[in-house]
Amino acid sequence: MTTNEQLALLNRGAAQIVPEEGLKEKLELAQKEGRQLRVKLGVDPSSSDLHVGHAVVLRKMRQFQDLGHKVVLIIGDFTAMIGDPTGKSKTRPVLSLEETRKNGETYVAQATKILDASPDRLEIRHNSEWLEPLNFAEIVSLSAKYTVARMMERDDFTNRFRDGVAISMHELLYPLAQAYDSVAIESDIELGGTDQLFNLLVGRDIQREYGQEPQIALTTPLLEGLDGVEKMSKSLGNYIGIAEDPEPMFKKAMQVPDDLLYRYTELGTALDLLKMKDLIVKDVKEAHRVFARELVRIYHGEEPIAYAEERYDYIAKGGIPDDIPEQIIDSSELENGAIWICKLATLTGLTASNGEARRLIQNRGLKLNGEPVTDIQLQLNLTEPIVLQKGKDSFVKVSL
RNA sequence: GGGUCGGUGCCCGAGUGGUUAAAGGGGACGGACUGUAAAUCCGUUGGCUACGCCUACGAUGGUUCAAAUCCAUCCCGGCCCA
Repeated sequence: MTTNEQLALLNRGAAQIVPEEGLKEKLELAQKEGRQLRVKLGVDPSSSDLHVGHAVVLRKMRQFQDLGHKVVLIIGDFTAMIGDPTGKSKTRPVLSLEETRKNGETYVAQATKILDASPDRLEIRHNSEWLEPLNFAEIVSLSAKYTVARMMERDDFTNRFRDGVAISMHELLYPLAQAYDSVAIESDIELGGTDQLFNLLVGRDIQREYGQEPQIALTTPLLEGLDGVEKMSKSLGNYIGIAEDPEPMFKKAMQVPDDLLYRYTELGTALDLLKMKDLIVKDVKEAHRVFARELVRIYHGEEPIAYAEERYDYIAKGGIPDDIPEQIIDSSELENGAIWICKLATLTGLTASNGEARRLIQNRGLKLNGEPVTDIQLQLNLTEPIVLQKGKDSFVKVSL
């Protein structure tokens, strides 16, 4: 593959490449010297489950691997204790080194569904390795290489400062720590979401300060979540996890807002985009199915697709799924051989309180064996297993 | 260290002695509609088998018949001064 072809590939789905020309130079240099480029991705192990949004950048990393380069995955176990201030309107809670370690392991396990895990192509490092041993003098010297004014160029800091929201000193250290990672592993290219551009660029400056050739920054777009508004994130609950089972994955894929279907296809799959564009215009529902099948294929393979789709259709028609979580109720919960419906709903975790269950019934949102419950006082004896349902897709099977 | 302003429910934000479980918005959860999409409309949104009781407006104490609202101390944050 010529460097121009490589460039075209890498450019697809990339948001920004800074500096534009630099990537080509790096690629040519690597080819000429016959060496691998070191492609860095910093991972924030503040949560562990990966979703389709993370997959965007990971897929891009995979492309570099397929071109023969080496991906250096940095588990930010140390930086997670600082907490990336990017896009935050307030200071983040601090995590312990232990928590971040554990999350990091899960991360790697999931990331290698996308990345090539062979040792020649993947290097995994933890940044506590070099950040923890730094002493105060070294931190001072690192901090001296960047100015407050430049740090404050960031929108999030500017906004917080202007709005009078607290900015702790350690947060200013975050970009520096991340930049120092680039120095430590001598990265040629660093990838990240578009929100990471600032951090990636600080890396360039700091590498230069340490006498290294600055890395190229390549950003990928942030994928919006299922709500179509916020970026995909676990804490907002608007995500499709890459480790999710085929059925929920298929279902969520079908729930991607129409407006975002093209974008999900572009960033999350390798499907033909022209065909997809066409299909969206002609038959959006079918387009959703094509996307959903492909997503399941990517993470689970061919085999479970048909079943996932079948189940989806069955439940869409109001069917009760057969793999719903089952709960055993202790007979000590019964009074005079029966239990109050609201109490039962709360006991199973379907509702948070009896009051919520009560309201749910008033709004006709609670079903018993597929039929709406109308009597708030309903008592059940549970001699037979029953299925409780909240709304359209929360089910629980209950028995004694 | 001094001065000053502020901390309200999931979030934002009204409220400055009783009529406040706390306006309004957002979000969330139900329902109607539909394609388990979007938009729209309706309902709900502290707990308790409940026209009542309990818990709640940074924390703790206090004033009062009565406090989110007043006072004291403390904690946290902003701004100004040093």
